[in-house]
Amino acid sequence: MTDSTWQIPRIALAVDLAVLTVRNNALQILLVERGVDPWRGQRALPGGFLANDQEDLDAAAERELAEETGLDISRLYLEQLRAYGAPDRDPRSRVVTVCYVAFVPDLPTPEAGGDAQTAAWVPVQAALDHDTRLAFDHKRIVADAVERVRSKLEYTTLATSFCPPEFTVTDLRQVYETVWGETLDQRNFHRKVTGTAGFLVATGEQATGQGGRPAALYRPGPATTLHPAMLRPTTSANNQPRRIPCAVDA
Amino acid sequence: MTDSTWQIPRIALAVDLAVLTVRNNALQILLVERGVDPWRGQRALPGGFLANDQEDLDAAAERELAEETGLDISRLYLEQLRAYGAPDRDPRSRVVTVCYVAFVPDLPTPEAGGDAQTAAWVPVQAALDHDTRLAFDHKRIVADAVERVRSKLEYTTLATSFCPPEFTVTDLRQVYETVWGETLDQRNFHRKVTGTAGFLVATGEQATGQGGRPAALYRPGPATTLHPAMLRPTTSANNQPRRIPCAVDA
DNA sequence: ACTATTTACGTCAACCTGACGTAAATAGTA
DNA sequence: TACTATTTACGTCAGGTTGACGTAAATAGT
Repeated sequence: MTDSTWQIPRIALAVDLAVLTVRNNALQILLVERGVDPWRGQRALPGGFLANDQEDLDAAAERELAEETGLDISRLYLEQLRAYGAPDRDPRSRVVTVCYVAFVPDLPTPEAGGDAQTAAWVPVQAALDHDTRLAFDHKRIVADAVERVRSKLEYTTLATSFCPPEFTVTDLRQVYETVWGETLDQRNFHRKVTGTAGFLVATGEQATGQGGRPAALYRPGPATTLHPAMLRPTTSANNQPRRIPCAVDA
Repeated sequence: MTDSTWQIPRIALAVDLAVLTVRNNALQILLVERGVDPWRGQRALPGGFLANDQEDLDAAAERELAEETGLDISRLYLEQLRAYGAPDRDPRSRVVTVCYVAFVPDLPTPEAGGDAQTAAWVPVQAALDHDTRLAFDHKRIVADAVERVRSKLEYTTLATSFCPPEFTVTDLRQVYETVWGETLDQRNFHRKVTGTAGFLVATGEQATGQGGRPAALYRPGPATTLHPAMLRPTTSANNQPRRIPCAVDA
């Protein structure tokens, strides 16, 4: 296969971000409006090419996050989602993108980025709507990111990443309900999260109530994984009867 | 940040494979011996650069798998693991690699690849041993792949990917025991897998016994996910008390 | 036949979950 | 002050799942 004239192909590498938050009772994702072709004027995930050929991927993700969103880097969770490399995903030239997912609390309107385009929170339901168009293959990436966060809430404590530093059990439950799009029984949820060692640490303080019994305030505990997991109620999305002999995930 | 002279950096993109199987009562991974510098003579994951600047990532993974291992492409599971892009992971130049994990049954010795180096199955325990040296950051990739397969067995039916087309409950249990490195109670395992709808489909045939009651033969069923999951017994690896404020997974 | 071995199925207590009842503690209002 | 609506915290109970372990069924070897 390698004849003497073959050279290693060099391609453009981008880093894109799926920044998720819970705002106004909805799971929202940060999208920017593209100022240049292709897809000028269309919404896209924040991101960009490596700054130079020595930049680390994780560092590039953090840089883009700071540049394009101006979000506080300290109060967030960031992990790699996966790489997307279909040959025709960018009409200009071959671009492979390494995507990251970030979970951020509902901060006081980060909105406009320090870079170029205007950033805006968009409910994922709207972003994934059949009529909505996103640049490149970003719609599929959004779908993957949403599925990632939904399953992460099942077996990790990362729901606290969407909460303020101190929060009530009801705050946490609303994060779960919003991300999953399901209503949960308050009593069973309370029993589960307060009964899981290391999930929550009571501050001793109480939330200033809006009427009703005051709620205890908690901070995130040391646990990162849930045992046993907290499973979504109607797991209709799972148990898919599809079978993939040779998978190369679709 | 983007001055007028800035150009999109173009980097070399590799695709590496973590091909896992269960052989001789051990989880083994396919490694090749490098014939060229850097790391000449050291063991490494099979893989290589994109064939051209238009090759799809998944297609490249399948091509490398066929080229370097000669494995039957049909009876396997292949999914992307993640991208690795530390700036110094290749001393020659910047190389970002997109890694894939493959689960293959214990085939009759695929061994030598059609390409260059000699391929060999290596128990992951040996590959991850402190004294073992692997090329590049491949040791870390192997560790990630092993953790991926271990957790995949918990909530999917992919253990059947390691089995021959028809297998017994004991075959399947030995896959779990080997991958997890734990012994499981035969009776509880039998109850669990036969009681999970869609996991196994009885062929009606019986295994030709080596003494002892003959075992029923099964084929993989239509289910892909397990509900509820089959959790590892000693979940010591989980519940790690480590806490990552800003994670960018380590 | 008899034994060792392996598979298949059963029992039981402990635990977890889902469904739902209820008391405790507040804000608002008469 | 008393009453009500609201919200949080805690309890009950049946059903399902798991872990530990007992036992019968079906084979190969002696």
